[in-house]
Amino acid sequence: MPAAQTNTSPQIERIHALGARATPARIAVLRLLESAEQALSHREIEEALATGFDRVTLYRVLDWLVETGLGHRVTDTDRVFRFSLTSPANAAHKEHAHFRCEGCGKVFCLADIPVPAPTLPAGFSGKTVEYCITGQCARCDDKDHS
Amino acid sequence: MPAAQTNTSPQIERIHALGARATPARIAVLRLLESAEQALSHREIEEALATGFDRVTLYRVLDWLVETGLGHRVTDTDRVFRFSLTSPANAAHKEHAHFRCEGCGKVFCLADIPVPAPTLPAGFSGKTVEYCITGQCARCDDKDHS
DNA sequence: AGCCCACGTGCAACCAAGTTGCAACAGGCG
DNA sequence: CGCCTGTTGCAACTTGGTTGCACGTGGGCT
Repeated sequence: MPAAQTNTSPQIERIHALGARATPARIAVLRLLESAEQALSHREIEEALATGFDRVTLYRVLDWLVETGLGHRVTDTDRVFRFSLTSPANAAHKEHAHFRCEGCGKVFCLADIPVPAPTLPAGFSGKTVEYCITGQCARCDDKDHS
Repeated sequence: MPAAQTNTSPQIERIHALGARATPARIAVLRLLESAEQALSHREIEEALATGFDRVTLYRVLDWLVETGLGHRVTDTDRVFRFSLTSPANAAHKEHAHFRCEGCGKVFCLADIPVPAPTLPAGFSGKTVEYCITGQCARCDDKDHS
């Protein structure tokens, strides 16, 4: 018979692989972000996980995600940080574009669109590139046409 | 002999052309941003204009700049808004890339680098594009090599 | 030149997102 | 099974930005 499988899940393994502790908060956030198709803000995560984790704990889990390279942080135009996981399949995190919808406020990761590499002035060395398009997403655009 | 020319300056004319009042705060901000070669944050503006304008007044002047189309607001990765003028020469504001230096924290407008137009998924309609590179600017890069 | 009033300003209080310090707690290795 | 160290929860704080309201003034009108 299958034993209680709480002590082994893909999330826990992933956390252990980093030599970190698999705590409820980390597992929950990881699980949530894996199933999210857009970058989530701290607020959104807090609401989705109505499990009573402390605000600060979530902030720290999210910081930890970014530190370990598991996650990725973008600053939204409305002054909030949004978090998403680096694609779980390929460890090498390829930079990708983001699309922010003015209608529903959601932020989509446009994995298909490669971020164009910039040619910088002499002396400047680039490290990371943010490429964010703002407009209407398919659903909201559709709604407007009705 | 030239009379006191306080009652007519390029800034004042520009403000009047919009049907707005030419107040000291607006003139000062406009003048400052015109001479700035990078996007400035509210804080930077406040410090540059040690003239004792109220925090709120500056926020409102900046909002007004954006509203009237005179200015342009970008959200920096450190959660602060930065403001720059839409190029005074050509009314049509051409989108341009930004470069944020991790060393000195300054944000440069890379007018030379055209923002690559993205190809969006079906149904998505883009409006504005933000393209921001983070790294080391020429000066800070130089300092590192010493 | 002076008047008037809508548009701007200053102040104070407020808000939301994020950070810090510290004591209590609990994964997971021995 | 117990300990040690990495996490958590709480509370207080910081920073950047916003709001409401009374007062002040730019500038068109006379």
